[in-house]
Amino acid sequence: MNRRLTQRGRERRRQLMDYATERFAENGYHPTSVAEIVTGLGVGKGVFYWYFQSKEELFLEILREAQTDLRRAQKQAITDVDDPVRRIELGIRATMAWSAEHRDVYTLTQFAATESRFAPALRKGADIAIRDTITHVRDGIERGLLRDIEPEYIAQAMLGVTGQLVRTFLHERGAQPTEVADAAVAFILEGILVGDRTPAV
Amino acid sequence: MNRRLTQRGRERRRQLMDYATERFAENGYHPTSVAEIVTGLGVGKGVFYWYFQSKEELFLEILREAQTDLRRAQKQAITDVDDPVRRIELGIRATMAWSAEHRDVYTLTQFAATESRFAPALRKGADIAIRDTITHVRDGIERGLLRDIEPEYIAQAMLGVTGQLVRTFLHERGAQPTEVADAAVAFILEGILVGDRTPAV
DNA sequence: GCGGTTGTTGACCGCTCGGTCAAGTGCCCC
DNA sequence: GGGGCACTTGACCGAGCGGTCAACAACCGC
Repeated sequence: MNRRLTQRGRERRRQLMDYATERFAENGYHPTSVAEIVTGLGVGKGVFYWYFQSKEELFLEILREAQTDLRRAQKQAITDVDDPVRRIELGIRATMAWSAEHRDVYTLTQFAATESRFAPALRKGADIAIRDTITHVRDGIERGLLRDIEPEYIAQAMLGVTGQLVRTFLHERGAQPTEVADAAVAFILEGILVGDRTPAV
Repeated sequence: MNRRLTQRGRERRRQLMDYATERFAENGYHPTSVAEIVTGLGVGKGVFYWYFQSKEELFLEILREAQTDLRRAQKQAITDVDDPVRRIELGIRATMAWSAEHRDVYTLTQFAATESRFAPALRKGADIAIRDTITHVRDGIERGLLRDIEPEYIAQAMLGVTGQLVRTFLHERGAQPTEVADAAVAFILEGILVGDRTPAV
């Protein structure tokens, strides 16, 4: 669907994506009908199909946009930082901040992961994020900053912690992103066992 | 739906739940029709509605059963163990083992979390699991075994790690539960930073 | 102010969905 | 062996779905 859009057209398209995101997140993808979206916006059904080939395509478009945007935020957060541990930390903080701002979209990615029709679209983005993280972890291990554990385990575990804390504390309870990020970083870096560390070097 | 069931009836009900679980996990809850379930089993549609009031009730029943079963497994794993750290570890291992055996059901709980109609049903079970874990964590802190961090952060973070590793390594790649559990436990207890610990006491 | 493109309308279509039910079958207990 | 309950059948229903389209409105560049 590559239509030439005027300013007005681009605005309408945005409006459709934003409202659909909200409805999908609130009510679920399948239970939300195209009719519900267009009547909620007070427009005819044809408008929807002027901008999107299908309901499914709209959903994929929302996913795509979300992934690019998050990745952009993460990249921006770690430019000019050399220390891999610090890069990991900043990546987590950026993710937290972004997730706090895009609650609905985040919910949709969770749903997408559970439906085989949408999962592949997510995978590509997630794989990239994981690969990035693995690079930092590997770097950290080589520099003797991180324990020598299979980097992918670490990367996935960090993703899991971040995601869970986002869901529970940011979205369900509306906690402060910085606060939650502090907790995530502390947990990830230090674990839960007591005992002072004797830093290497 | 509390019907008096004969042996035959109980078997049929099981069959319906098992097959539905498989289809829901494979194809998604909404895209799987009741017609698909009954024809897949080679029975008439009335059979379905003899055992379940609705498609939704069947789904909730699957969820309910899963939660009770997982909780049973967890409880059984930690009986007669006093050390809270060890209890946490065994709980994680039990979850891993259970999740490896119930791949499909696990997928469904993930979906249920994304739909507001089903989320409440999950919450009850999840809250109990969290509360249990918090108890162990608090115990561990009091005994000076664990760092003094807000217990709920810790509990949720552990849940996140476990869930993510289950999804990626157990379900997507078919890794060994014990191996994945080892990684999870190591990560959770020690974090990722290098440096020997000076154990308390 | 005209021509063409972009944007919009909403009745309509075919289809599938979840769910019902009157009729029948098999099985168990007395 | 028969009465009654557990179980099964599948045609059928109304509703709502995603998607189409002919007709029309608004806007823009010339």
